[in-house]
Amino acid sequence: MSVLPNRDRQAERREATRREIVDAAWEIARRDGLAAVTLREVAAMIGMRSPSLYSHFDSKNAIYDAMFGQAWTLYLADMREHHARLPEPPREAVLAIAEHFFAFSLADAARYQLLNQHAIPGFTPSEAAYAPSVEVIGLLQDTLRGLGVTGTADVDLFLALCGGLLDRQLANEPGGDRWLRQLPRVIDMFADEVGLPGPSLRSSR
Amino acid sequence: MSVLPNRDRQAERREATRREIVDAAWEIARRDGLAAVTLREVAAMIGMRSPSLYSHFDSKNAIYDAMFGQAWTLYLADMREHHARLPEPPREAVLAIAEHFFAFSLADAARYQLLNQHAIPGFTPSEAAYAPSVEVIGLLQDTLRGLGVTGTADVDLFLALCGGLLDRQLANEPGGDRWLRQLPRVIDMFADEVGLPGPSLRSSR
DNA sequence: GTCTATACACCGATAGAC
DNA sequence: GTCTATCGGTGTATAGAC
Repeated sequence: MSVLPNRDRQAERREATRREIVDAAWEIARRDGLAAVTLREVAAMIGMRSPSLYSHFDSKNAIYDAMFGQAWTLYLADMREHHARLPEPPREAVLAIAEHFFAFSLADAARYQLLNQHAIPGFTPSEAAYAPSVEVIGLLQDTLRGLGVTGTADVDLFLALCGGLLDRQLANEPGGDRWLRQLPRVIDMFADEVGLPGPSLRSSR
Repeated sequence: MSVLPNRDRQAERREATRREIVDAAWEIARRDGLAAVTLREVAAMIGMRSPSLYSHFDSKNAIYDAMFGQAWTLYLADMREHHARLPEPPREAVLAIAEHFFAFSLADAARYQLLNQHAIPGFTPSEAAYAPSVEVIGLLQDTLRGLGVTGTADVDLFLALCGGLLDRQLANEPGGDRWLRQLPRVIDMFADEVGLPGPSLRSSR
């Protein structure tokens, strides 16, 4: 017999079903693309009918919203862990941050589209789902400041440089490295621009 | 009485109808976004029923395809004209090329999404529609080479830098200049990287 | 609360009459 | 070439069984 009151058991079951739904949606998104997710297939995948999903989510966009928040929360956790073991030289550390972001992004193209591009026509993330992504930016800002990168414009620039390479790599040559391999060069340009000390990254790679 | 045979008059009328369709689609895309284009509204806008559109285009994606080709053809023409009057110093010339691309892109966000992002889930441009965009890249490559930028990787980098700023500007703050105003700085970084002579662009702006 | 059955409005696309 | 009618698909709403 459980020591938990019924309320908690029900809430637990409810949360488990919500995650089943979100997991099924991710599976379809990874297999056939983000736009291929349909409520009927999500429901069928977990042995339900599509209207039943409305007991757990207000709309299809609410499912995208949960996926958005979940993925940014995951990246936030990954990032915290990764920032604890950055290389010492600032220039190397900035490259490591960028490479970590690249690895996370390239691991799941559908996820990158949801998080970093506006790939779903009618979808705008809610305040709650947006929160962890704001936290990611804040943490990035703090870490970069600690490395000697001050100023919002510099952080904007860093993200624009990374995104510029990532977008083109994933759009034109997913799985390749034509844009990817320019990352050390770009980080070097950035480090020179903002005045980070240290030798060139490209020479050693 | 026309001197043209009937065949040509019919072809002319047919082409006019095709352009009416494409123009209507652009109007909807500019007003409500690229994804908001529906065959029923396009047809209604020119006094037709939606199935009639299939006499002129094989599918909805074929309309997007025509829009894609038309817009790249327009940019190619703009570009040719603009390249005839570039400033003398290579660094200034590269900035002028980027600024021209920015102006074209910012003038129509829906057009930018169609041309430079993969905003329509099931749509891939045909060989024919893709051709003018290939020509644009070729012309850009030739012009940059004439300015001292050699190597495919350098052209890739130039486009990634421009796209990185443009994507974020249009996605996060359309109409603003938070990312836009970093263009001279970025072009300076690029010019330094590829070894273009001349004084910094930022100091003069 | 959770799920099903049914239905609605809209979409892109097709068939066939004129 | 354009029409009407219709098809299979979608997201979504609601009534009601359990």
